[in-house]
Amino acid sequence: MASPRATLADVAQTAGVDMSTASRVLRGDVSQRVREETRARILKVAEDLAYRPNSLARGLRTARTDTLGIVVPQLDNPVFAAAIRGAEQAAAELGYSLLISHREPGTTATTIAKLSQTNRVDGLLVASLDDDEVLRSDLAAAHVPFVLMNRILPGAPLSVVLDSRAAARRGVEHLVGLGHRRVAHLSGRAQGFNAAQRLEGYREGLEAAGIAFDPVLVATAGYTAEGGARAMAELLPQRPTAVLAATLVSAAGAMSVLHAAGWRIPQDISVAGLHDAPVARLLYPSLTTVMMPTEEMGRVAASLLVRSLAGEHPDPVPPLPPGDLIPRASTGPAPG
Amino acid sequence: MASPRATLADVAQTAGVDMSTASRVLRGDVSQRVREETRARILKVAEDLAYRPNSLARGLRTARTDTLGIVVPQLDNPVFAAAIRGAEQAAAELGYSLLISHREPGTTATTIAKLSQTNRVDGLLVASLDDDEVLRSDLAAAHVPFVLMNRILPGAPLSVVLDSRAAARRGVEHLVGLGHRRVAHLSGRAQGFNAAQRLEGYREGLEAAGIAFDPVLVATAGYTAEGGARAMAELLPQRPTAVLAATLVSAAGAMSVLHAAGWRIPQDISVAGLHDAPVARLLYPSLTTVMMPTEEMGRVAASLLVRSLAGEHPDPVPPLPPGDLIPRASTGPAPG
DNA sequence: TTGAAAGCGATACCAC
DNA sequence: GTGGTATCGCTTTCAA
Repeated sequence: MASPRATLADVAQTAGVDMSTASRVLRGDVSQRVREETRARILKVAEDLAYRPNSLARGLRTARTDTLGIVVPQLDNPVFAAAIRGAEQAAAELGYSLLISHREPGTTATTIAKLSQTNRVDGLLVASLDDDEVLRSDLAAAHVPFVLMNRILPGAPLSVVLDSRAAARRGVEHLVGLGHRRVAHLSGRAQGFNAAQRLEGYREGLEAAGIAFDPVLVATAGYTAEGGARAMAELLPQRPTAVLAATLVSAAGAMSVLHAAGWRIPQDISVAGLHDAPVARLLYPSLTTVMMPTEEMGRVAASLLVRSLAGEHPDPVPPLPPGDLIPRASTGPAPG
Repeated sequence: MASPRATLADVAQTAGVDMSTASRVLRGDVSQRVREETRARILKVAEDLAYRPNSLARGLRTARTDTLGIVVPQLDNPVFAAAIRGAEQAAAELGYSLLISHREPGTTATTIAKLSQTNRVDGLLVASLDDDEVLRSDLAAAHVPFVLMNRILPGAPLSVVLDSRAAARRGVEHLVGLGHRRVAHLSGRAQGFNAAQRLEGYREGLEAAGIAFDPVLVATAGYTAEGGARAMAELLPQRPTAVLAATLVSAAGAMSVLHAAGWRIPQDISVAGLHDAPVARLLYPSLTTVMMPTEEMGRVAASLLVRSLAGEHPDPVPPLPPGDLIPRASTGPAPG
């Protein structure tokens, strides 16, 4: 079945050299000189035998795997999918592979443990929606360096976050610029780091426009369509003319309620969401969004991790600023 | 930094036994008897030292990793995300871990090669949108057993597919049952296996209802919103009263064109799509879909792979039958 | 019931 | 420049 894979010993023997020489050549070791002719012969033989180093043996010997693990709570979430793409790209450029691990809620500790305690990865990129305490204890068991993505954790030195505050503010500015004064906000998880940031950005945006913050225009939607719908329904009596949702999904939930209630978008109410993803254009009407550098987040996190694996102690990176606001059909001038 | 991980030798020494004995106990080897007291002592020490076997060393010795690789073209695609969940679950139950790998178009061969040729995985689950020839040559380089998901490849014995034909037929039956006679179809890739199946199911559904198949009511949409929009625009002059899209995304694209053209859904035209995913409920109006057992596909593929790793030669599995049709707001009685 | 020892396939240090 | 060889941590005969 599986053709007997050629080993380094095979290559060495066929080329008539010692294993150590073959190893030097194939590894591209430049610190030691090898005669050109010998090198060529070894490379040729390796090629002929389709030699591939056994990464287990190499890892056992070198105590490194040149592999980073990335742990995300969900795969079919554009934010994490983008972060993975970015991380993969940066890792590849830095000579690392990326091992993706998808961690069902509850499998929490297990995944981190499996990856880090069994010598499969040199370090971890971690995205998590868990509470601080849970996450902290999970990470305590990680015996490799790690970088958090999309959140902070007091005490954890390395993390890469998006500037949600600035993004929310940008969204509000857009709405205010269209003449809206009664701007509602569908916020994220009550406790979440990003939710708090977005709420703050929302307030800032209002205040910069001289509009007083009014708590009755804020409702907690979480990160589901149902939550968005519930929160929007709750806010209808307040007669907002615009609403900024913390996510695309809660925006979609909100829009379904608005449709059902007979509110026209954007004639009666404008809707904007944070983060951009293909689904924004699938919604009806297509959703105005603020782009977030999620892929960049993955890239930065990966390079931070690689640097710390190299023994550096990188400075904390500031929150990544949001991208452009993409105006689509869901926002328009304030009515009246 | 990383606390010096305890090795088997440490455990053995601390427990005052030989490595081989410790190995037998910790591996749960039942073929050899170990005195109860000794076993307890070893387990206690291992616990105290937080011993974790080094999977590299073990894999090097046993020539197995108890890990399956899964290769998908995209992560933020509900179909593949679900397949991954299913595969992960089945793998776990069978004592295997799952390594997810996301393969950008172009990185094709590389990913399969990396995973399979470097002894990281015992076998591969492969989903691919590549052409037969490309995929075939990529797989030829895989030195491990593999199972294809969501497509067939002539010559590749093990693959798990969904019964797209039956699903399309079910969708058409729903529309016909609502009185529609001019039912259009937005098909997938011109060449694809699934696209052909769905087209066939569409024809079958029509013919079973005594409606003649009319090629002018079929347009190729591919798997993007733009494709769906283009195809729908093309079909508008044919005045269909219902349309079955091959995917959720093409359905969404179609709906945007219908909205723009002023066609009311479902009053003027009904829209249904194949596959079910949360996004179906985010669309406006919410989309009627036929559920597909994508998670089950992952489960079946994983267990098939494990069986073939065990030396079995599992029979080919028939296409997995579709789930229920979920009626939502996008379909209704035929107009007139 | 337990111990001793030979590798798995690579790397890296030290000779020559 | 090239070759020898100990070693990474574990599993697995074979003895005792």
